[in-house]
Amino acid sequence: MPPATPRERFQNRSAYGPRIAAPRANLCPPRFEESDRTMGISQPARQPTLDEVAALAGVSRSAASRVINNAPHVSAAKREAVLRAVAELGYVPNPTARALATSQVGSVVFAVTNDNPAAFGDPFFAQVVRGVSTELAKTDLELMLVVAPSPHGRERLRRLVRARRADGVMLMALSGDDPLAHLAEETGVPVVFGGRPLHVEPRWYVDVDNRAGARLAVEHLIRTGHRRIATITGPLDTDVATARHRGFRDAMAEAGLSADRVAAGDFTEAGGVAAMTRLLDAHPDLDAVFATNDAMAAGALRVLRAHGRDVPGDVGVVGFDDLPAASHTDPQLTTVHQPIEALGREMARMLVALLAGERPCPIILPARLVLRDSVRPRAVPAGEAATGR
Amino acid sequence: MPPATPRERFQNRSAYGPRIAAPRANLCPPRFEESDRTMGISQPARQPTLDEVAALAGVSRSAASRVINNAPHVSAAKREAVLRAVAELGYVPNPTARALATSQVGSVVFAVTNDNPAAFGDPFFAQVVRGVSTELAKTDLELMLVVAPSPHGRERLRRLVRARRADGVMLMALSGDDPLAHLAEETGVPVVFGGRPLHVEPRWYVDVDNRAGARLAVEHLIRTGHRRIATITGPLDTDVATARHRGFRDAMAEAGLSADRVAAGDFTEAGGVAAMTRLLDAHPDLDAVFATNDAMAAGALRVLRAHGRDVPGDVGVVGFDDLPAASHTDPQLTTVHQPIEALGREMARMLVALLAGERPCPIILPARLVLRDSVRPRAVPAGEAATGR
DNA sequence: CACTGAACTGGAAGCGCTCCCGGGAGTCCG
DNA sequence: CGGACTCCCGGGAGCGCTTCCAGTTCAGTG
Repeated sequence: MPPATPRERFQNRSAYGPRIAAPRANLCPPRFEESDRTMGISQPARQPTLDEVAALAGVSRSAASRVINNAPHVSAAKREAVLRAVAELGYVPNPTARALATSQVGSVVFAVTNDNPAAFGDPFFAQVVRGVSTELAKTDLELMLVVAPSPHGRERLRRLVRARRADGVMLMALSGDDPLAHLAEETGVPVVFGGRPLHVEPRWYVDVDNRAGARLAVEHLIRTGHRRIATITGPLDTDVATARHRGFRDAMAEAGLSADRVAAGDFTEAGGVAAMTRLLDAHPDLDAVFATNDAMAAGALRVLRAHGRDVPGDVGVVGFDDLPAASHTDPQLTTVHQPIEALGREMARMLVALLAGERPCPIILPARLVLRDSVRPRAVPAGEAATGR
Repeated sequence: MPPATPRERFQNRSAYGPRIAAPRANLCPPRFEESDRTMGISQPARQPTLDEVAALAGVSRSAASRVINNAPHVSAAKREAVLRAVAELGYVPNPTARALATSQVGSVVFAVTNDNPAAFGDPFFAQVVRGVSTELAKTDLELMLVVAPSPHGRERLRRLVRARRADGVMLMALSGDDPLAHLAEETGVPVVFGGRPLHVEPRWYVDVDNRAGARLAVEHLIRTGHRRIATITGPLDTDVATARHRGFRDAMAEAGLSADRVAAGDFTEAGGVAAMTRLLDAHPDLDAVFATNDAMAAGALRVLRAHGRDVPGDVGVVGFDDLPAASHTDPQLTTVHQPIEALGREMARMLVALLAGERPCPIILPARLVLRDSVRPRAVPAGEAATGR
């Protein structure tokens, strides 16, 4: 039995056991016109090395390295020669070798530990990643996306960063008790959070001002003459949900209104349906609903219509997130816009800064209200100004 | 001016120019209770090396390496000793060093070159990636997701694989003239396609049997008594769209029906709306529509309702894809199910096989019809059997 | 014209791991 | 009891790059 080759790692993790000699059964007749060489198989073409570049340019390897890295102390003539050699040979530096020498691998990971079924198909994450990715495109950093919903996946992620396959990590807020929360301390690798875990303030994070955003939403409802305002919360063991709920209470308290028309949801549309149903049941007099995300708002809209309540005529509805879907509801949803892509951008920028040895401050991004059709000014009870606070 | 450090690569790509010394302005007062060491900054903790493991276990580095890699020719006693040392030191092999020695980096890339705005938030891709990712979890391969919609992004992808930052590539079908189509020949890295580019048969691909799937859909319409069947095609410069259109014509021809109620769409809902509008205009007598994807089917549904045509009473509608959204339409959409996750799984398996030196065959996955509510059997013209082909 | 310092230059030592290879120990058989 | 295997084992040569350091060159000065 031949010694285990690294190739073998692809087949079965423990190299020993009955091994089937490759190539084996699932073998396709090669097409006559093509060779393995041209098809990305067998010995991949050997790339030229820095030594060869140096030799061709007639300089030392050190000098060649310096020009490749744009370092000083190289005469114009040699730089020129090296550049020519590079072009001629089609030289591409080997990132692995470079990583070994510098102990920096040149890539960062963005991890989604969400266990919702949409996984990373979630339009929210998609937008965050887009932000991350455009920001990273300005650097030489490569992005690895890791989706690690299961405990097994998390373990995999932890191993990945422990093994230093990434120079830094971006993590979307996890529940406060998630073991991953201490990745930074544990591995000594910079970690930037998107959002904050509940009860834990990470050293570096980018978050949206959920509390102020929620307040904006509710103040708008109040300003437009709504008084019996209900809210559908998210799962209150998350920071997002509590912050938004706090914003709701802030605004209600300041206006001297009762903040006890509350139903708990779970940030899903189905949860919104259930919560709205309970609200209508318990508080049939409500004249507005602040759903703390768009999905639940959509659910609420459906329930309200089913119960014959006109939106915005009878009941005003405000959501939160401003996902693309929000403008496809009927009526189009007035909602709080989160700068999601900016969130991603800032996370990436922060991580890059960290990697460059800086100590950036946590960032809290503002949210803003987007007026659409699910709220309409209504008659204000006598004795109050229509636009007063 | 100090020499360019690799760290500098994170800041500005060409190391020279006015450089701001880091740390700089955006500097946060450190919290008193924490040290840099614990926060993943400054010198990351030096990991133990194989040499140290070997020394502690009292064996040679070679022996230690063998037990790490599960290779033979190690006595049980030494294996035991090494394992103990590994545990004690918390040793984790350095993937970079390993990669340099084996010239295999241990990761593969899945690239989305789509330029649609949903980017990779697209639920279709999300499912493919999930399949890829579960399959890859069985190996030691890491997954890099690259979203490269712009020419610039493509260039980046090409550089990435030229520099051998990945051992293999998975590419979703691109338009036939995409320069990326020749990545395999160009770089000598194995490439597996998902779907096929138009007019080009890649050496290795996984595809869904779109033609047969489309045929299934149309045969179902015929079997249920529909005769004046229209179709909304995708952009006919893609293989998917042409294959599905061919399936439509196959079925129609076999049944001796006219296949000229055709409108071109673009696989978006808006496109479906436009196409359906045109169809109703040109062929007001149609009694069924085969929309070649679900998004367009949803658009068609809306238009039909707006024109007072009852679905399925007046017009039967069949879609293609069976995305989650398909069961949220009203009425729920009868559609052709694509095994999307399996597509991802098979792509990953194929790539792994390639990497292990095998030569797998291209795979074509079957599609199947999912019966829901948008088609209902209707009266069959006199002289024809209701269930006849 | 000797002298100083700054700008270059190339040799060489790693980075941490894999794997070839030759040697030693143990086993089996004639 | 010696030869021929078979198994183990450790030394050492890389993988391709960065970077320290000592040495060289060459203006510019007094």
